[in-house]
This record gives sequence, C-alpha cells and structure tokens, in this order.
Amino acid sequence: MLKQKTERNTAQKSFIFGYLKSVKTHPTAETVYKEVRKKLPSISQGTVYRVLNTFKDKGEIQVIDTKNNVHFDADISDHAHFICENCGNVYDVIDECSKCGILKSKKVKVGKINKYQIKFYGKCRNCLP
Amino acid sequence: MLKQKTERNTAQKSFIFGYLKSVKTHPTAETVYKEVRKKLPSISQGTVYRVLNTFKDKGEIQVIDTKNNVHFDADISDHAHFICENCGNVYDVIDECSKCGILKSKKVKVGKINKYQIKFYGKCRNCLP
DNA sequence: ATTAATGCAAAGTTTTTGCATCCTA
DNA sequence: TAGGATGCAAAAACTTTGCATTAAT
Repeated sequence: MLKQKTERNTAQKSFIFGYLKSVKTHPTAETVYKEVRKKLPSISQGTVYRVLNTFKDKGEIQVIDTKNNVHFDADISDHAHFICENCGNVYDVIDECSKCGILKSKKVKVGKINKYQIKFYGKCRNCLP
Repeated sequence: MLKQKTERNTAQKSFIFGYLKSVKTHPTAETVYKEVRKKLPSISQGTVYRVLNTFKDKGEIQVIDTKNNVHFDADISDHAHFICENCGNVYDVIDECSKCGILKSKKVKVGKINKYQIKFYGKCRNCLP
C-alpha cells in the first residue's frame, strides 16, 4: 500500500492564492511574484512557479495565454476573456456569453467537454479612438 | 517620403504556409520545422519562428496556446478548438458554436471584438474510457 | 544592383529542477 | 521528527536576434 502524501499549508501558498483571489486583473507569474514579495519578501520565483502550477494542476486556478504573456485567474468558473490587442489587458466578459446553449450543454462531437475558455480579441474601451 | 519595404516570396515561406494549410492538426513550431525540413533540408529553426511570427502578425495564421505547447493554425476563420486533456491533441469544433449570437454580434461591453477563439477542454473520443 | 530574407549561432526569456535547509503537521 | 515545501542557483526549454551571406525583384 502506497503512502499518501499530505499537502501542507504554507504562507507562500496562502499569499499567492489570496492575492489571485483578490484581483480581477489576471496577473502574470512575474506580477504575482512582485506583489506577493511585498508581503513575503523571502519568497522565490521558483516557489511562485511551483505553487501556480500546483494550483493549476488541481484545477483551482486557470491559465489564460495571450500573445505576449501567460496570465493566471483564480476565478475558475467557465467564462470568457477579452484581450485588448493594443494594451494587452485581460478583462472578464462573463455575462455576455452566458446564453450560449452549446457551451452550456458541454457536448461536442470530438469528445466530452470538461471546461471551456473563450477569448475575444479587440480593442478595449481605453484603447478605442 | 519613406521607402516602402516590399515583401519577397521565398521557398521557406511557401513551404511553411503550404504545410500549415495542408494539415488539420495544429502543429507546433517544432513540428513545422521538422516537417518542412523534409522538403527543404536547409531551413533553420530561426526562419521557422520568424516566418510563423510574420504570418501571425499579418493575421494570416492564428495561434492556439495550450497547457504544454503553442500550436499554429492556418484556418483563421473564427472557430473553436477542443483540446484533449489526456493526449493534448487539438481538434476543430467549428460547427458546434456557429449559433452563438454573442459571438456573431461581436460586441461586448469592454470593447470592440475583432476576433475570438474558444477552447474546450476535455477528453477526446480516442481517450475516453 | 538593391535590399529583403535566410542560416547560423549566440543571446535572451521564461520556466523548471536538484539539493540543502526549513518548517508544518 | 518525518517528509513536504521552500530558497537558491543552475539548467532546461523555448524563442528571438545580430550578422554575414544568399537570393528575389
């Protein structure tokens, strides 16, 4: 019988997850590192990457890849993002997609859908002329 | 008056674009390199990356980021992908989303949509039990 | 002939990882 | 006090870039 690893709570994990939960800005790993380091100066980049990957693998956070960066989001509800092609900011656009039947039914021909992510690209209101 | 750069046609560009157009498998940069090299043994990785980026910037191909890889797709119509969480394969699921009014209207509150990309995650039929 | 594009290799960027140490349970 | 997690730094992985050369127009 294999021994079960028991996960431990650490300040690093708490601060990282707490920070991600507190913002709606979809920060990058580097931003997470910089922000968390303000409260926990000893934290290392390696730990930030390790913890973010662990959360991702457990499905507790989701990842949004854009042209230039990898963003993290502690809101794991199926939802959409709007990525400004000008400034690169990532915005939530949850409501606008809630009526799509296809997404709700979660069935497609190629397989069984577990989750989905929609990305809209365009110019955000800050960057429109 | 500034001089206008005129783009030139090269075998490298033709083979890369032709290969991307010929497949429905959403290959990675490395796969593009390996495949094109079969026909054009002298091509370099740097050129592959440079050409792929140029096509991307011109909007002639699109990029699909997944957990483990960056995939390229010469089909630039707004469409959805299904990413198998088991084998990592990327499939097109165009038809299933064509009825979503939100996507068609291309308007959201945060800005003006130029294009969109939907990613479904799950297990493909090959990987279902 | 010009000069855009390539091949090559070096450099840059981002992320992962080995290991000694620390600290949670 | 056992072993999971961290900090550190080195390494890996991936992508970009400078430059001499090639080749498209």
